[in-house]
Amino acid sequence: MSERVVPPADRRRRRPTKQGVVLSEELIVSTALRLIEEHGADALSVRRLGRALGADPSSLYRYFRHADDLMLAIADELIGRTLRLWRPTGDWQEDLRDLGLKMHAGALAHPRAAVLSSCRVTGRAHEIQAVETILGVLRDAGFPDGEAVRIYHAYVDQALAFGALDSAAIALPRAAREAEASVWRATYARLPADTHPHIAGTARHLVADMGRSSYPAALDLLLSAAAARLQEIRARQERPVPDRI
Amino acid sequence: MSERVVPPADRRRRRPTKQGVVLSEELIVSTALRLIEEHGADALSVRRLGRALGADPSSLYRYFRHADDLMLAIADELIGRTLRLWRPTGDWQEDLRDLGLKMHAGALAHPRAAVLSSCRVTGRAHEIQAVETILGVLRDAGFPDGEAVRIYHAYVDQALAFGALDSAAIALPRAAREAEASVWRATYARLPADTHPHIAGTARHLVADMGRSSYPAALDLLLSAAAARLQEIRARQERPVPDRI
DNA sequence: ACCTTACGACAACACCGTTGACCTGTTAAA
DNA sequence: TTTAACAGGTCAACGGTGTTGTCGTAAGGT
Repeated sequence: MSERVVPPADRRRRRPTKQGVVLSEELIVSTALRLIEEHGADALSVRRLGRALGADPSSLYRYFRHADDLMLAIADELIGRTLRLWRPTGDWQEDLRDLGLKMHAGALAHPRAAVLSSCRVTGRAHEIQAVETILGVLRDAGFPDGEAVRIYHAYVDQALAFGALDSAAIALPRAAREAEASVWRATYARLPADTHPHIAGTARHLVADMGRSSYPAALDLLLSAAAARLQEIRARQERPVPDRI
Repeated sequence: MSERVVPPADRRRRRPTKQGVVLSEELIVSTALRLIEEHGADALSVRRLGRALGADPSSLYRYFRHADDLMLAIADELIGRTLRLWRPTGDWQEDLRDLGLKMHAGALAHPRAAVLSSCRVTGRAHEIQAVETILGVLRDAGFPDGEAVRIYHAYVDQALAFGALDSAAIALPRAAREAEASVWRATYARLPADTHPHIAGTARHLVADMGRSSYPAALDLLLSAAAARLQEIRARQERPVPDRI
């Protein structure tokens, strides 16, 4: 097969497709995103994408080695869009809070894409930039390297994981989503106190809370734990090894 | 087609399959679980399952309306198994840590089921039992109702979200998974210090840390933040009434 | 002994990702 | 200006997937 995908430098990209479209990596990615937004994540297939582009499905293999490559390109595009919106202030906790909420919001804005890109490491430009930025915020705040990486990892994965989780909930068929919401009212809130005392005792809070995303709460918990850890570290640096034989 | 799936009450389940197996909902679910465990997540397809059972694939549609239904049945079975493994000790933080890790491990053992079930509220017996149990742990620890629900929600969603995230990573085709691992070594660890100082400065930690799941770390952060919150609450309760043991 | 019907088997459908072969127009070099 | 190389399009085919309409048959209930 020699090599199907030609490195971008050697591209000449001349002949338009049979329906007159001139393909390019960018056009393919953006069309894929549009397709996902309009018809859901499972509407994205090589064949459908080809049809949407007015090209033969096999043409896409001139640009991506396989469908997975395409997914990574889509994921990276989303990271870039989110990062471009973010404006850091210098307060590490506030900045990470803001970025986390923006990533989460970005995922919710593209529910279908978020679900399939959440678990991938792309190693592409935008992702690298994001890693560098977040690590910088943590190290500048004073976290030692090992701790910074540990917290970075938990922070990013939590944002991705909740993004995917809440996206999946949003992407459910409308009927299913309403059914879920009513389960808390109709089933949980009506359990008798003698068999389920804790549910019955907190029913009011459950109905109010379970309809919303818990990401903001989880994010705050994570950041406050990190802040506590940072204070510990600073204290130890100032008063090195108090009493230890 | 009238209705393909017959309600369990009306089942007669007599004729064995051509290869002599007598099908049942339980047999199908357990065989599916075995198949996942033995040959990986992508080994589970209706056709393969049929082959493993010695039955025609279409026969399975007498028991489940579609493949999703089967996944949910598997997921429900998993909730039950996880709860049955858990042995609370009375130390709320340790108990929630243990349960969280067990839920996460359960999800990883059955990636496809975890992905599908993570965002759904079933309102079924096992789920209700889990809600009641976790809320009980938090209230007994001393969290007021509103706080208990807030933390319960973040805790459960975190377990589900990370379970789904890490499951999705595991469910990737083998080649893609290995590619991901090597990205940290081959791409990130080789970025020059002048353009990416923070990545270069922590490369050693990144390579070591990013290959693992960050759920244990994220769980610990959440629980320690909750513990800090609880101390605050207790302190506030004790101050208005100074002498109180 | 007879209906009824649960349920297994079969064949077919529409889709999927992917590949090898072929062809064609552009482009860089001679 | 001619020409050879080749990027990049199309086509056909392979083996996989979930799902359904149809039919036959054996096991119940009466």
